[in-house]
Amino acid sequence: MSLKYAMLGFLSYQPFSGYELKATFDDSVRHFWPADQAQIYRTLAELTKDGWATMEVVPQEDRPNKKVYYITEAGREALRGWLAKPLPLQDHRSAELIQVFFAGQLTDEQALAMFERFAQEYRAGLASLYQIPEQIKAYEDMVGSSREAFFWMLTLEHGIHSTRAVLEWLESVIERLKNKQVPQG
Amino acid sequence: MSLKYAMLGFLSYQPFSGYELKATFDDSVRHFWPADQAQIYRTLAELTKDGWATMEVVPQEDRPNKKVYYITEAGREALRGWLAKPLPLQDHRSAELIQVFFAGQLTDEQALAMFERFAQEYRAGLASLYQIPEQIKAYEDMVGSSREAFFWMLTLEHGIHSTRAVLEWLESVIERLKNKQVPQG
DNA sequence: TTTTAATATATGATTAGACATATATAATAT
DNA sequence: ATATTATATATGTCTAATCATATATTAAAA
Repeated sequence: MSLKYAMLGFLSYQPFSGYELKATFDDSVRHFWPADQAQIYRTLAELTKDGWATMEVVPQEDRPNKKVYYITEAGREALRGWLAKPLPLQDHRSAELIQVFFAGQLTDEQALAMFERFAQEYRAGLASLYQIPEQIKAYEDMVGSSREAFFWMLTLEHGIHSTRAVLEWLESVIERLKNKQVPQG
Repeated sequence: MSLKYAMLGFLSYQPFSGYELKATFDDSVRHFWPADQAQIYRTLAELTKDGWATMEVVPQEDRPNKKVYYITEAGREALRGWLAKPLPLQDHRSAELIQVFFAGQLTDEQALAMFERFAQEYRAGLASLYQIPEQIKAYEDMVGSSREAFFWMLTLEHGIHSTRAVLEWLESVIERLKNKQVPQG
């Protein structure tokens, strides 16, 4: 239930409607925690039921009314507790690596195409990470905490470092394929 | 449904029972695709229903009988098709990075403890990756293909490279925390 | 003027995966 | 003798997440 705590995290900065939360996820943590719109609304209902948030309907003239959610003191405690607590060991799944694992069944040409596709995707991913600092600056002004912004930047650093590492690996694989250094039998 | 294709991949090497497949997953692709025992048995049933595998009961004297699954020609085609086909863009979730993103709410001491925990886990993960080449050698003898083994090794390289990159990042974060280089407000 | 886009919330259905548990056989260890 | 471990398969239940779709309002664009 990390989504619950991620949502509490944002609500600890300021109140949000579901629609605003979705947009906020999309331009901050999307690269390591994409959030589904339907799930956000359902989880807001859960947070309210848990007593971790309260809801207020805000009438708007120029737009449809919205439901704004406020974190409660119990919510803040739950968040702090979760942040300080060790996570159960997570495991990551990668369908790409399954394709790599069995790529011996492809021709060298097909394998090369596969790795070049991956490299292209990772380069695009890296490029999109480079856009994030601007968004962080905007949120920093909003939240007014350079400490918070520091840790946001760390998640970006993580993304850049690990993406670069994967890209270097991909490029070395591509090299080996091009140089016919891959066993045929 | 990557699990289905991963299972087809192993079945393309040789027939397996569900129990044997589970063991094989555990010492080959576990680090990027952990497989649940129950799911393996259910997916074997699906593969059979799809016409991608057939089943034969093998009586054993010294052990309980087993159901051995054989890939069909249709299964091989499905596997080759999937391997050559671009995957829909995958997204990775990381609860750890959610904790990092909101770690500004912790004290420096708590944050330091968190990052040192992560570093410990990644070091342990790296150590376990170093054990894999032996297993790969064993399977290489079984499958008798240095080409297959080459691609298995690539997934290991990937794990080592990206884990090292994350570890370097973690160590730089730990440094900054120890040197009081993290903004307080 | 009609359509499209943005804002806003909600529900129904499905799936992949996780977790618990049940059952059974045979070998081994205490 | 008894308990544990390894081998072997199976089912029930739950949850997180996905996908499709529905509804409604207002502004902007065609």
